[in-house]
Amino acid sequence: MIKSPRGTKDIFGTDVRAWQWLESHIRNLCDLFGFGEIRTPIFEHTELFSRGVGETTDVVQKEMYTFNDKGNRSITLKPEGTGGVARAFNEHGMHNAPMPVKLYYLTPCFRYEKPQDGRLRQHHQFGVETIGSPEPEVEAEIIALGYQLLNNLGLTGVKVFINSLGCTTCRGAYKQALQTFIGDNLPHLCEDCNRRFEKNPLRILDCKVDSCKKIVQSAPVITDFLDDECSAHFKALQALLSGLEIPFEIDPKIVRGLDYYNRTVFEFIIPGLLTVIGGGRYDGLVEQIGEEKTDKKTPAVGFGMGMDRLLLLLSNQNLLPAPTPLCDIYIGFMGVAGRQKAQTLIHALRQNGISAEGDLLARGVKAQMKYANKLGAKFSLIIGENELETNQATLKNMETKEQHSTELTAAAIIKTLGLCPKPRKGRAP
RNA sequence: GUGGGUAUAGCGGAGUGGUUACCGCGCAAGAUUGUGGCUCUUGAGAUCGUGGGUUCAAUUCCCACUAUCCACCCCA
Repeated sequence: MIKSPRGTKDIFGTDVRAWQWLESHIRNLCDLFGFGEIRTPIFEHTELFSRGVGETTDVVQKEMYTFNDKGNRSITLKPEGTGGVARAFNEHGMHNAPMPVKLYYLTPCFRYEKPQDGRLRQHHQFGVETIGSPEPEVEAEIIALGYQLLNNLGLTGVKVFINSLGCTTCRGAYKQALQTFIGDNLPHLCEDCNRRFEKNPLRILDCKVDSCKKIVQSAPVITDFLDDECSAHFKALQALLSGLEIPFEIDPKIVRGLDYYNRTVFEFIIPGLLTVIGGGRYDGLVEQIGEEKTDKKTPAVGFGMGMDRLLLLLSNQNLLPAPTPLCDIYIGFMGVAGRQKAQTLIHALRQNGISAEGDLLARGVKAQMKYANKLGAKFSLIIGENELETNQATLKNMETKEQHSTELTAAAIIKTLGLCPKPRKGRAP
Protein backbone atom coordinates (compact mmCIF):
# COMPACT_ATOMS: atom_id res chain seq x y z
CA MET A 1 0.00 0.00 0.00
CA ILE A 2 1.24 3.47 -0.82
CA LYS A 3 1.58 5.52 2.32
CA SER A 4 2.18 9.20 2.85
CA PRO A 5 5.88 10.01 2.66
CA ARG A 6 7.91 9.93 5.84
CA GLY A 7 7.32 12.86 8.13
CA THR A 8 4.09 13.98 6.48
CA LYS A 9 0.55 13.79 7.79
CA ASP A 10 -2.95 13.78 6.36
CA ILE A 11 -5.19 16.23 8.15
CA PHE A 12 -8.90 15.38 8.04
CA GLY A 13 -11.97 14.71 10.16
CA THR A 14 -11.97 16.32 13.59
CA ASP A 15 -8.29 17.25 13.19
CA VAL A 16 -8.99 19.54 10.32
CA ARG A 17 -11.67 21.28 12.38
CA ALA A 18 -9.00 22.10 14.96
CA TRP A 19 -6.75 23.47 12.23
CA GLN A 20 -9.53 25.64 10.87
CA TRP A 21 -10.27 26.87 14.36
CA LEU A 22 -6.63 27.80 14.94
CA GLU A 23 -6.34 29.44 11.54
CA SER A 24 -9.39 31.60 12.14
CA HIS A 25 -7.98 32.69 15.52
CA ILE A 26 -4.78 33.65 13.78
CA ARG A 27 -6.48 35.51 10.95
CA ASN A 28 -8.68 37.49 13.32
CA LEU A 29 -5.73 38.46 15.46
CA CYS A 30 -3.67 39.53 12.46
CA ASP A 31 -6.55 41.68 11.24
CA LEU A 32 -6.67 43.22 14.69
CA PHE A 33 -2.94 43.96 14.68
CA GLY A 34 -2.98 45.28 11.13
CA PHE A 35 -1.03 42.53 9.43
CA GLY A 36 -2.03 41.65 5.87
CA GLU A 37 -1.73 38.16 4.51
CA ILE A 38 0.88 37.23 1.94
CA ARG A 39 1.02 33.94 0.05
CA THR A 40 4.35 33.21 -1.52
CA PRO A 41 5.25 30.12 -3.57
CA ILE A 42 5.97 26.84 -1.89
CA PHE A 43 9.24 26.58 -3.81
CA GLU A 44 11.86 29.19 -4.52
CA HIS A 45 15.26 29.39 -6.16
CA THR A 46 17.67 27.56 -3.90
CA GLU A 47 19.90 30.61 -3.78
CA LEU A 48 17.27 32.55 -1.82
CA PHE A 49 17.65 30.27 1.16
CA SER A 50 21.35 29.50 0.93
CA ARG A 51 22.05 33.21 0.86
CA GLY A 52 19.35 34.29 3.28
CA VAL A 53 19.24 31.57 5.91
CA GLY A 54 23.00 31.12 5.74
CA GLU A 55 25.31 28.73 3.95
CA THR A 56 26.71 27.28 7.19
CA THR A 57 23.42 26.62 8.98
CA ASP A 58 22.16 23.09 9.50
CA VAL A 59 18.95 23.99 7.75
CA VAL A 60 20.78 24.82 4.54
CA GLN A 61 23.55 22.27 4.84
CA LYS A 62 21.54 19.16 5.42
CA GLU A 63 17.82 19.77 5.69
CA MET A 64 16.60 21.33 2.47
CA TYR A 65 14.45 19.63 -0.14
CA THR A 66 16.44 20.73 -3.18
CA PHE A 67 16.12 19.43 -6.73
CA ASN A 68 16.65 20.53 -10.29
CA ASP A 69 13.53 21.16 -12.33
CA LYS A 70 13.17 20.30 -16.01
CA GLY A 71 14.74 23.60 -16.95
CA ASN A 72 17.72 22.61 -14.81
CA ARG A 73 17.05 25.31 -12.24
CA SER A 74 17.93 24.51 -8.66
CA ILE A 75 14.68 24.67 -6.75
CA THR A 76 14.08 24.31 -3.00
CA LEU A 77 10.85 23.71 -1.10
CA LYS A 78 10.69 26.49 1.44
CA PRO A 79 12.28 25.47 4.75
CA GLU A 80 11.00 28.62 6.48
CA GLY A 81 8.72 31.51 5.73
CA THR A 82 10.79 34.66 5.99
CA GLY A 83 12.91 34.21 2.86
CA GLY A 84 9.97 34.21 0.48
CA VAL A 85 8.43 37.25 2.14
CA ALA A 86 11.69 39.21 1.97
CA ARG A 87 12.04 38.24 -1.69
CA ALA A 88 8.50 39.35 -2.46
CA PHE A 89 9.11 42.63 -0.62
CA ASN A 90 12.00 43.42 -2.95
CA GLU A 91 10.39 42.07 -6.09
CA HIS A 92 7.26 44.17 -5.75
CA GLY A 93 8.94 47.34 -4.58
CA MET A 94 7.09 47.31 -1.30
CA HIS A 95 9.50 49.92 0.06
CA ASN A 96 7.19 52.33 -1.77
CA ALA A 97 4.25 51.21 0.37
CA PRO A 98 3.43 53.02 3.60
CA MET A 99 6.12 51.97 6.07
CA PRO A 100 6.43 49.68 7.82
CA VAL A 101 4.99 46.81 5.83
CA LYS A 102 3.26 44.32 8.11
CA LEU A 103 2.65 40.85 6.68
CA TYR A 104 1.62 37.43 7.93
CA TYR A 105 1.58 34.02 6.32
CA LEU A 106 0.34 30.50 6.88
CA THR A 107 2.41 28.02 4.95
CA PRO A 108 3.75 24.52 4.91
CA CYS A 109 7.53 24.28 5.37
CA PHE A 110 9.80 21.43 4.38
CA ARG A 111 12.89 20.15 6.11
CA TYR A 112 14.56 16.82 5.54
CA GLU A 113 14.91 15.69 9.16
CA LYS A 114 14.38 12.56 11.14
CA PRO A 115 10.77 12.86 12.22
CA GLN A 116 9.86 12.88 15.89
CA ASP A 117 6.91 13.92 17.94
CA GLY A 118 6.34 17.56 17.06
CA ARG A 119 8.85 17.42 14.25
CA LEU A 120 7.82 16.67 10.70
CA ARG A 121 9.29 16.89 7.23
CA GLN A 122 6.32 18.94 6.17
CA HIS A 123 5.23 21.19 8.99
CA HIS A 124 3.09 24.28 8.98
CA GLN A 125 4.13 27.71 10.10
CA PHE A 126 2.29 30.84 10.94
CA GLY A 127 4.61 33.80 10.75
CA VAL A 128 4.56 37.58 10.89
CA GLU A 129 7.04 40.07 9.49
CA THR A 130 7.25 43.82 10.01
CA ILE A 131 9.58 45.29 7.44
CA GLY A 132 10.94 48.81 7.41
CA SER A 133 11.52 49.94 10.98
CA PRO A 134 14.59 49.73 13.22
CA GLU A 135 12.64 50.68 16.33
CA PRO A 136 12.21 48.33 19.30
CA GLU A 137 8.47 49.00 19.20
CA VAL A 138 8.37 46.55 16.32
CA GLU A 139 9.74 43.68 18.39
CA ALA A 140 7.38 44.63 21.21
CA GLU A 141 4.37 44.60 18.92
CA ILE A 142 5.26 41.27 17.37
CA ILE A 143 5.96 39.63 20.71
CA ALA A 144 2.68 41.05 21.97
CA LEU A 145 0.87 39.47 19.04
CA GLY A 146 2.37 36.06 19.75
CA TYR A 147 1.66 36.41 23.44
CA GLN A 148 -1.94 37.41 22.88
CA LEU A 149 -2.48 34.53 20.47
CA LEU A 150 -1.24 31.89 22.90
CA ASN A 151 -3.18 33.55 25.69
CA ASN A 152 -6.40 33.64 23.69
CA LEU A 153 -6.01 29.97 22.99
CA GLY A 154 -5.83 29.32 26.72
CA LEU A 155 -2.33 27.91 26.70
CA THR A 156 -0.68 28.07 30.11
CA GLY A 157 2.95 27.86 31.09
CA VAL A 158 4.28 29.64 28.04
CA LYS A 159 7.49 31.54 28.73
CA VAL A 160 8.91 34.33 26.65
CA PHE A 161 12.69 34.45 26.51
CA ILE A 162 14.55 37.28 24.86
CA ASN A 163 18.16 37.97 24.09
CA SER A 164 20.23 40.31 22.01
CA LEU A 165 22.90 39.11 19.62
CA GLY A 166 24.05 42.68 18.99
CA CYS A 167 25.33 43.78 15.63
CA THR A 168 28.24 42.18 13.78
CA THR A 169 30.71 44.31 15.72
CA CYS A 170 29.42 43.33 19.15
CA ARG A 171 29.15 39.72 18.12
CA GLY A 172 32.73 39.59 16.83
CA ALA A 173 34.05 40.90 20.10
CA TYR A 174 31.91 38.48 22.04
CA LYS A 175 32.95 35.48 19.97
CA GLN A 176 36.55 36.24 20.75
CA ALA A 177 35.89 36.63 24.45
CA LEU A 178 33.97 33.37 24.48
CA GLN A 179 36.72 31.48 22.71
CA THR A 180 39.29 32.89 25.11
CA PHE A 181 37.15 31.86 28.07
CA ILE A 182 36.63 28.35 26.78
CA GLY A 183 40.22 27.93 25.61
CA ASP A 184 41.57 25.86 28.50
CA ASN A 185 38.28 24.08 29.08
CA LEU A 186 38.02 22.83 25.54
CA PRO A 187 39.10 19.25 26.38
CA HIS A 188 36.32 19.09 28.98
CA LEU A 189 33.61 19.93 26.48
CA CYS A 190 31.71 17.33 24.47
CA GLU A 191 32.61 16.33 20.94
CA ASP A 192 29.95 18.46 19.35
CA CYS A 193 31.10 21.53 21.23
CA ASN A 194 34.67 20.97 20.14
CA ARG A 195 33.45 20.98 16.60
CA ARG A 196 31.42 24.13 17.24
CA PHE A 197 34.34 25.95 18.84
CA GLU A 198 35.77 27.26 15.58
CA LYS A 199 32.75 27.27 13.32
CA ASN A 200 30.00 28.63 15.52
CA PRO A 201 31.09 29.09 19.13
CA LEU A 202 27.80 30.72 20.12
CA ARG A 203 26.06 27.39 19.77
CA ILE A 204 28.11 25.99 22.65
CA LEU A 205 25.91 28.09 24.93
CA ASP A 206 22.96 26.06 23.78
CA CYS A 207 24.49 22.62 24.45
CA LYS A 208 22.37 20.19 26.44
CA VAL A 209 25.25 18.10 27.83
CA ASP A 210 25.49 18.63 31.59
CA SER A 211 29.25 19.04 31.75
CA CYS A 212 29.14 21.63 29.01
CA LYS A 213 26.28 23.43 30.70
CA LYS A 214 28.33 23.68 33.86
CA ILE A 215 31.35 25.18 32.18
CA VAL A 216 29.26 27.57 30.15
CA GLN A 217 27.42 28.80 33.23
CA SER A 218 30.21 31.16 34.16
CA ALA A 219 31.00 32.13 30.60
CA PRO A 220 30.83 35.77 29.56
CA VAL A 221 27.40 36.74 28.31
CA ILE A 222 26.75 38.50 25.05
CA THR A 223 24.65 41.17 26.66
CA ASP A 224 27.79 42.49 28.37
CA PHE A 225 29.40 43.01 24.99
CA LEU A 226 26.72 45.07 23.31
CA ASP A 227 27.79 48.45 22.04
CA ASP A 228 25.89 51.54 23.17
CA GLU A 229 23.32 51.47 20.41
CA CYS A 230 22.54 47.78 20.64
CA SER A 231 22.39 47.98 24.39
CA ALA A 232 20.00 50.95 24.29
CA HIS A 233 17.81 49.08 21.81
CA PHE A 234 17.68 46.00 24.02
CA LYS A 235 16.87 48.06 27.13
CA ALA A 236 14.17 49.95 25.29
CA LEU A 237 12.56 46.67 24.24
CA GLN A 238 12.55 45.43 27.82
CA ALA A 239 10.90 48.63 28.99
CA LEU A 240 8.28 48.33 26.27
CA LEU A 241 7.48 44.74 27.15
CA SER A 242 7.15 45.65 30.80
CA GLY A 243 4.85 48.46 29.82
CA LEU A 244 2.69 45.97 27.94
CA GLU A 245 2.73 43.72 30.99
CA ILE A 246 4.20 40.86 29.04
CA PRO A 247 6.30 38.74 31.38
CA PHE A 248 9.63 37.79 29.87
CA GLU A 249 13.03 36.52 30.88
CA ILE A 250 16.40 37.35 29.46
CA ASP A 251 18.23 34.25 28.38
CA PRO A 252 21.70 35.13 27.12
CA LYS A 253 22.05 31.60 25.86
CA ILE A 254 19.43 31.86 23.13
CA VAL A 255 21.17 31.61 19.81
CA ARG A 256 18.97 31.06 16.81
CA GLY A 257 19.82 28.67 14.04
CA LEU A 258 19.26 31.01 11.15
CA ASP A 259 22.11 33.35 10.28
CA TYR A 260 20.08 36.40 9.39
CA TYR A 261 19.24 37.49 12.94
CA ASN A 262 20.83 40.49 14.60
CA ARG A 263 20.07 42.30 17.83
CA THR A 264 16.85 40.90 19.22
CA VAL A 265 16.09 37.19 19.23
CA PHE A 266 13.26 35.59 21.17
CA GLU A 267 11.55 32.28 21.79
CA PHE A 268 8.23 31.22 23.27
CA ILE A 269 8.73 27.95 25.09
CA ILE A 270 6.57 25.54 27.03
CA PRO A 271 9.02 24.47 29.75
CA GLY A 272 10.29 20.97 29.24
CA LEU A 273 8.79 20.93 25.81
CA LEU A 274 9.43 22.43 22.45
CA THR A 275 9.84 25.92 21.18
CA VAL A 276 6.50 27.08 19.80
CA ILE A 277 7.53 30.47 18.48
CA GLY A 278 10.97 31.60 17.48
CA GLY A 279 12.00 34.86 15.89
CA GLY A 280 13.96 38.04 15.99
CA ARG A 281 15.27 41.03 14.11
CA TYR A 282 16.89 40.66 10.71
CA ASP A 283 18.03 44.07 9.59
CA GLY A 284 20.30 42.89 6.80
CA LEU A 285 18.28 40.17 5.10
CA VAL A 286 16.20 42.22 2.71
CA GLU A 287 19.22 43.96 1.17
CA GLN A 288 21.25 40.82 1.23
CA ILE A 289 18.89 38.92 -1.00
CA GLY A 290 17.91 41.98 -3.00
CA GLU A 291 21.37 42.98 -4.19
CA GLU A 292 20.09 46.50 -4.62
CA LYS A 293 22.55 49.16 -5.56
CA THR A 294 21.03 51.71 -3.21
CA ASP A 295 22.30 51.74 0.31
CA LYS A 296 18.73 51.91 1.53
CA LYS A 297 18.39 50.07 4.81
CA THR A 298 15.42 47.81 5.28
CA PRO A 299 15.38 46.66 8.90
CA ALA A 300 12.82 44.01 9.84
CA VAL A 301 11.50 41.77 12.58
CA GLY A 302 9.53 38.54 12.43
CA PHE A 303 8.71 35.23 13.99
CA GLY A 304 7.66 31.78 12.94
CA MET A 305 5.24 29.63 14.90
CA GLY A 306 4.96 25.87 14.55
CA MET A 307 1.28 25.17 14.09
CA ASP A 308 1.63 21.40 14.32
CA ARG A 309 3.45 21.79 17.62
CA LEU A 310 0.98 24.30 18.93
CA LEU A 311 -1.95 22.00 18.17
CA LEU A 312 -0.10 19.17 19.86
CA LEU A 313 0.28 21.27 23.00
CA LEU A 314 -3.31 22.46 22.89
CA SER A 315 -4.46 18.88 22.55
CA ASN A 316 -2.28 17.77 25.48
CA GLN A 317 -3.74 20.53 27.61
CA ASN A 318 -7.26 19.68 26.46
CA LEU A 319 -7.76 23.09 25.01
CA LEU A 320 -9.14 22.14 21.62
CA PRO A 321 -12.83 22.97 21.25
CA ALA A 322 -15.19 20.04 20.88
CA PRO A 323 -16.21 19.90 17.26
CA THR A 324 -19.77 21.06 16.89
CA PRO A 325 -22.08 19.32 14.43
CA LEU A 326 -22.84 21.28 11.31
CA CYS A 327 -26.13 19.69 10.33
CA ASP A 328 -29.23 21.74 11.15
CA ILE A 329 -31.79 19.34 9.81
CA TYR A 330 -31.96 15.80 8.43
CA ILE A 331 -34.64 15.12 5.85
CA GLY A 332 -35.39 11.42 5.40
CA PHE A 333 -37.84 9.63 3.20
CA MET A 334 -39.79 6.47 2.43
CA GLY A 335 -40.66 5.42 -1.07
CA VAL A 336 -39.70 6.80 -4.45
CA ALA A 337 -41.82 9.93 -4.36
CA GLY A 338 -40.59 10.82 -0.88
CA ARG A 339 -37.05 10.45 -2.12
CA GLN A 340 -37.61 13.05 -4.78
CA LYS A 341 -39.34 15.44 -2.42
CA ALA A 342 -36.62 15.11 0.19
CA GLN A 343 -33.95 15.99 -2.35
CA THR A 344 -35.87 19.04 -3.49
CA LEU A 345 -36.39 20.27 0.07
CA ILE A 346 -32.77 19.74 1.04
CA HIS A 347 -31.67 21.74 -1.95
CA ALA A 348 -34.14 24.55 -1.19
CA LEU A 349 -33.07 24.68 2.46
CA ARG A 350 -29.41 24.85 1.52
CA GLN A 351 -30.17 27.72 -0.84
CA ASN A 352 -31.56 29.47 2.21
CA GLY A 353 -28.47 28.90 4.32
CA ILE A 354 -29.80 25.98 6.30
CA SER A 355 -27.43 23.04 6.59
CA ALA A 356 -29.57 20.10 5.50
CA GLU A 357 -28.59 16.47 5.00
CA GLY A 358 -30.39 13.51 3.54
CA ASP A 359 -29.98 9.86 2.69
CA LEU A 360 -27.52 8.93 -0.03
CA LEU A 361 -27.60 5.17 0.48
CA ALA A 362 -31.28 4.28 0.01
CA ARG A 363 -31.53 3.15 3.62
CA GLY A 364 -34.57 2.34 5.71
CA VAL A 365 -36.17 4.91 7.99
CA LYS A 366 -34.60 3.47 11.11
CA ALA A 367 -31.14 3.49 9.62
CA GLN A 368 -31.70 7.02 8.41
CA MET A 369 -32.59 8.15 11.93
CA LYS A 370 -29.46 6.52 13.27
CA TYR A 371 -27.46 8.31 10.64
CA ALA A 372 -29.15 11.63 11.47
CA ASN A 373 -28.19 11.07 15.08
CA LYS A 374 -24.58 10.37 14.18
CA LEU A 375 -24.41 13.53 12.12
CA GLY A 376 -25.60 15.41 15.17
CA ALA A 377 -28.54 16.82 13.23
CA LYS A 378 -30.53 19.20 15.40
CA PHE A 379 -33.83 18.39 13.70
CA SER A 380 -35.22 15.60 11.59
CA LEU A 381 -38.15 15.16 9.28
CA ILE A 382 -39.31 12.08 7.38
CA ILE A 383 -41.29 12.24 4.15
CA GLY A 384 -43.55 9.30 3.29
CA GLU A 385 -46.77 8.79 1.41
CA ASN A 386 -48.94 10.33 4.12
CA GLU A 387 -46.85 13.44 4.16
CA LEU A 388 -46.96 13.78 0.42
CA GLU A 389 -50.73 13.42 0.45
CA THR A 390 -51.36 15.98 3.16
CA ASN A 391 -48.31 18.12 2.38
CA GLN A 392 -47.69 18.11 6.13
CA ALA A 393 -44.85 16.52 8.06
CA THR A 394 -43.54 16.24 11.60
CA LEU A 395 -40.43 18.17 12.46
CA LYS A 396 -38.64 16.54 15.36
CA ASN A 397 -36.16 18.22 17.68
CA MET A 398 -33.55 15.49 18.09
CA GLU A 399 -32.44 16.67 21.50
CA THR A 400 -35.74 17.41 23.23
CA LYS A 401 -37.84 15.04 21.09
CA GLU A 402 -40.36 17.85 20.73
CA GLN A 403 -42.44 17.55 17.58
CA HIS A 404 -43.98 20.25 15.45
CA SER A 405 -46.21 19.92 12.44
CA THR A 406 -45.06 21.78 9.36
CA GLU A 407 -46.04 22.28 5.79
CA LEU A 408 -43.71 20.61 3.29
CA THR A 409 -42.06 23.69 1.87
CA ALA A 410 -38.67 25.16 2.64
CA ALA A 411 -40.24 28.40 3.81
CA ALA A 412 -42.61 26.63 6.18
CA ILE A 413 -39.85 24.44 7.56
CA ILE A 414 -37.62 27.43 8.20
CA LYS A 415 -40.51 29.14 9.93
CA THR A 416 -41.18 26.10 12.09
CA LEU A 417 -37.50 25.82 12.90
CA GLY A 418 -37.81 29.34 14.20
CA LEU A 419 -40.56 28.22 16.57
CA CYS A 420 -38.40 25.54 18.06
CA PRO A 421 -35.44 26.31 20.28
CA LYS A 422 -33.00 28.15 18.05
CA PRO A 423 -30.42 25.78 16.61
CA ARG A 424 -26.93 26.96 17.47
CA LYS A 425 -24.80 27.81 14.51
CA GLY A 426 -22.15 25.16 14.69
CA ARG A 427 -19.31 26.99 13.07
CA ALA A 428 -15.96 27.49 14.70
CA PRO A 429 -15.40 30.98 16.13
C1' G B 1 23.38 11.67 10.67
C1' U B 2 23.94 8.64 15.94
C1' G B 3 21.72 5.37 19.78
C1' G B 4 17.29 2.56 21.75
C1' G B 5 11.99 0.66 21.68
C1' U B 6 7.77 -0.84 18.70
C1' A B 7 5.06 -2.92 14.15
C1' U B 8 -1.66 -7.90 14.92
C1' A B 9 -8.92 -5.26 11.18
C1' G B 10 -10.48 1.92 10.14
C1' C B 11 -8.75 3.07 15.53
C1' G B 12 -7.03 1.22 20.45
C1' G B 13 -5.33 -3.20 22.60
C1' A B 14 -4.67 -8.90 23.89
C1' G B 15 -2.44 -13.66 22.16
C1' U B 16 0.08 -18.55 20.53
C1' G B 17 6.10 -22.65 17.29
C1' G B 18 0.78 -26.51 15.25
C1' U B 19 -6.83 -26.88 12.38
C1' U B 20 -11.48 -21.42 11.21
C1' A B 21 -5.97 -15.35 15.23
C1' C B 22 -9.16 -12.76 19.91
C1' C B 23 -11.48 -8.21 22.66
C1' G B 24 -13.27 -3.09 22.86
C1' C B 25 -14.61 1.19 19.85
C1' G B 26 -16.18 2.19 15.05
C1' C B 27 -18.92 0.38 10.52
C1' A B 28 -23.37 -2.51 8.57
C1' A B 29 -28.18 -5.33 9.26
C1' G B 30 -31.99 -6.62 12.64
C1' A B 31 -35.05 -6.93 17.67
C1' U B 32 -43.43 -8.16 14.91
C1' U B 33 -41.94 -4.53 8.73
C1' G B 34 -42.96 4.76 9.55
C1' U B 35 -38.46 7.31 13.65
C1' G B 36 -32.27 8.05 16.62
C1' G B 37 -29.21 7.92 21.34
C1' C B 38 -29.36 2.83 25.94
C1' U B 39 -29.53 -2.55 25.61
C1' C B 40 -29.38 -7.23 22.92
C1' U B 41 -28.50 -10.39 18.41
C1' U B 42 -26.03 -10.98 13.89
C1' G B 43 -22.63 -9.60 10.03
C1' A B 44 -18.55 -7.37 7.17
C1' G B 45 -13.53 -6.24 7.73
C1' A B 46 -6.54 -8.83 8.96
C1' U B 47 -2.23 -12.28 3.09
C1' C B 48 -0.48 -10.63 11.94
C1' G B 49 4.62 -4.02 8.24
C1' U B 50 7.79 -6.07 3.69
C1' G B 51 11.47 -9.64 2.14
C1' G B 52 14.62 -13.53 3.48
C1' G B 53 16.25 -17.49 6.96
C1' U B 54 15.79 -21.57 11.00
C1' U B 55 11.94 -25.54 11.35
C1' C B 56 7.96 -31.07 9.46
C1' A B 57 5.36 -26.40 10.69
C1' A B 58 6.53 -19.14 11.80
C1' U B 59 1.86 -14.10 13.17
C1' U B 60 5.18 -16.19 17.21
C1' C B 61 12.39 -17.49 16.87
C1' C B 62 16.71 -15.02 13.87
C1' C B 63 18.43 -11.32 10.05
C1' A B 64 17.68 -7.30 6.69
C1' C B 65 14.62 -3.47 4.91
C1' U B 66 10.74 0.01 5.68
C1' A B 67 7.65 2.70 8.83
C1' U B 68 6.76 4.66 13.58
C1' C B 69 7.98 6.37 18.58
C1' C B 70 11.81 8.02 22.22
C1' A B 71 16.65 10.28 23.28
C1' C B 72 20.64 13.12 20.71
C1' C B 73 21.96 16.79 16.64
C1' C B 74 19.06 20.73 15.02
C1' C B 75 14.69 23.31 14.83
C1' A B 76 9.00 25.38 14.56
